[in-house]
Amino acid sequence: MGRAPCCDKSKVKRGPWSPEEDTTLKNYLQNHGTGGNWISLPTKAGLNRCGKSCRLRWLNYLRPDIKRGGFTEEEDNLICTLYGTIGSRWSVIASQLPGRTDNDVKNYWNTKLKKKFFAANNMNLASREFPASVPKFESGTPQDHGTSSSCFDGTLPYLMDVSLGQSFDQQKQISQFPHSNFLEVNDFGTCGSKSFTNISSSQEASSLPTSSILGLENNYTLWSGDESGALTDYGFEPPADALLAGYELKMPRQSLSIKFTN
DNA sequence: AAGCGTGTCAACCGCGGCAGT
DNA sequence: GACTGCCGCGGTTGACACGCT
Repeated sequence: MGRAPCCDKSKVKRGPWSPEEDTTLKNYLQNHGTGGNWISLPTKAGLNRCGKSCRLRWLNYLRPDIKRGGFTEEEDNLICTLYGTIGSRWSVIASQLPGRTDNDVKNYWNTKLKKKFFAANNMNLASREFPASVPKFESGTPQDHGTSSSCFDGTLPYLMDVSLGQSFDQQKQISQFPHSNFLEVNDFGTCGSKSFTNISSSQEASSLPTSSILGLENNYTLWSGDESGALTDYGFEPPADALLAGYELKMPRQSLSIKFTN
């Protein structure tokens, strides 16, 4: 059975928002908030719009803290770095750019930055071959290299979701990687609406869900297992015991934390 | 001036995830 | 566990602006 539409599209206005609609929505949200329900909001606010459309308009355009246009060189670099690391997870990337929306970042990437990024690095867009000038981390600690890259300022407090299913043998006990530092338990709190479950180093990996969150402490970066082909360009090397176990994730050795979502 | 191509960006669409029942 | 409804996300579209011929 297909999903029912969120509203009757024949009865709601579509297309560009008028200044009056903007004012109505803005005033309503500033006075009442969303009330936890975008679908019913347009009716309450007196707008003949779909709830989704209202949400999008507010989040991408009307919110008071939004920065428009004029991406800085630092922002460019951060977007490139994050895109190279986590791919097109625009909401995650945008969360690292105060005042920027995922839509904004996505548009900026698709229209300008993509060409700039790939052209500057002589990359083939169709391939997953990474350029030589993306951040490199030599051997050593994150602290040693956090500010060493021109394209990475060393402060990336983000988490990323990685699909461990293919490269991580979930039947193995975590304690089978005794020499690796990445099996520490640390509290990341929450990321967006997702909650995380701390694990202990003795917890059996097989008991954990497939969807996982890996994070690096010390504001460092990390990499998803399914992008391992590009990892060597970052100078990442896997812990030897993880390699032996067939675990493809390569990363700097220090204070990497692992968390799993439900 | 007109036509065309390209760039920009707001908005839409459909899906996955999640919570509630 | 199945179903339903909503949210949030990434991909895509389309209107408009602008520059070039």
